[in-house]
Amino acid sequence: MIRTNPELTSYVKKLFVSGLYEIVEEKFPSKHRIIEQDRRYNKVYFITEGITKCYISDENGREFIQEFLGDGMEFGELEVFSKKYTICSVESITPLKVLSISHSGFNELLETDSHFNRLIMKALADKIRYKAPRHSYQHSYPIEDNIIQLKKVFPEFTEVISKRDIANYIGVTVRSLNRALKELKTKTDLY
Amino acid sequence: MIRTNPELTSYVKKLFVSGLYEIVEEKFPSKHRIIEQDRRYNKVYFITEGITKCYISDENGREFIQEFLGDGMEFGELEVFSKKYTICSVESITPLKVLSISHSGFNELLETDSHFNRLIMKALADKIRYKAPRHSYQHSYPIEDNIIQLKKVFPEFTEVISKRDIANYIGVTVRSLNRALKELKTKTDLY
DNA sequence: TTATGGTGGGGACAAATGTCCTTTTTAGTA
DNA sequence: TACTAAAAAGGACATTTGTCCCCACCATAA
Repeated sequence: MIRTNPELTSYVKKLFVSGLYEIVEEKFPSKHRIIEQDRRYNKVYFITEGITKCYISDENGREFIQEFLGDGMEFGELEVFSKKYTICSVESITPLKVLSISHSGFNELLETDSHFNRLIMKALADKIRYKAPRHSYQHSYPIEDNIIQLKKVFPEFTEVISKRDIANYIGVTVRSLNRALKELKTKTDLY
Repeated sequence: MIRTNPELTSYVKKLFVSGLYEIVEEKFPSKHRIIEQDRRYNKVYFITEGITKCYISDENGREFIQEFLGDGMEFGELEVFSKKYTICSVESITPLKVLSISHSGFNELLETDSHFNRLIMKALADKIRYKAPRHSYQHSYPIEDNIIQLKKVFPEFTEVISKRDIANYIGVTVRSLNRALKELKTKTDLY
């Protein structure tokens, strides 16, 4: 549920401490919107500590959470390749530490550092791999099954992430989420 | 709705005719399953003619269509980066022509041809960009709105693609799709 | 202390969608 | 031509989910 990329985080940290590139460390408090949908930015971020939510919001104010990003996950990179507006907002859920690098610095690394190039390529591929089954599962199964799935991969999710965010992640209303949670509890209480 | 990538198709064709790489042209009839979910393959494919559907199927036989792939779209590439099983099946909807290349050949190109590298990177980024709003839209809006959206980008979709595939693409049953289509017609007939 | 706003929880009803089944249409083939 | 299988369309009913409320709890600011 909260995605991570240990290999990437350790490599980018190494690049950072080498001092050879213009990589900057930044900190944000929780609930801070680091990038906002439909804008342009000139930086790519790598999370080194904390959790963010990456979400799309529509004209009616509804949010749909794409992913929860944890250690080693990057954001802002898609806009390097297709020079368009951002499609997601990214907001910190906990206090956050990131390493950031400009588009030009990012491009330079991609061209000169083949290991870095490979790691980014793999990170992109993993984002695709991960999204596909998740959305298909959410479409095909009732809310309850989705919660069971979540509990499997991340048992303490209710403590870290608000109900609203969980609902927006599964793609249902908070009401429906509560209903499903209650159902689940009465079912498990039987045993 | 049917994704394409003209830049990539023209570049891969150029590589093919140059004869410098082990790129092979293959043809398939319609309804042929070119790759199957949960298997291993050793090739990357680029579509040069025709349309395929890329879908996930679950244990109950339900299909969820991820994308319709047209000219220039690649598949089988994700497994180069994370050496795991395929997550999708890909099946031709029309007669199909592809150019295929082995994983090792693909890797070699990525390392030696920086233009190719960039095109693949962008193709991956675009797949992510494209998926995000689509799934969020489908979750948040009723079927009818989804159909209206489809008509906008691809007015003749009902002629090319079967009802079942369209339903599996939107993530609803055929019954619901028909209901929505009928509603839409009676509404537009009023004017 | 008293407001106040955010979050969690849930009742009652409405709307959307799924399930199951039947009929019609179409395309292909013996 | 007639037969068959698959696709398209839709009726009737069940289930799921959403919408619109209200209430309780808790932190915090006035």
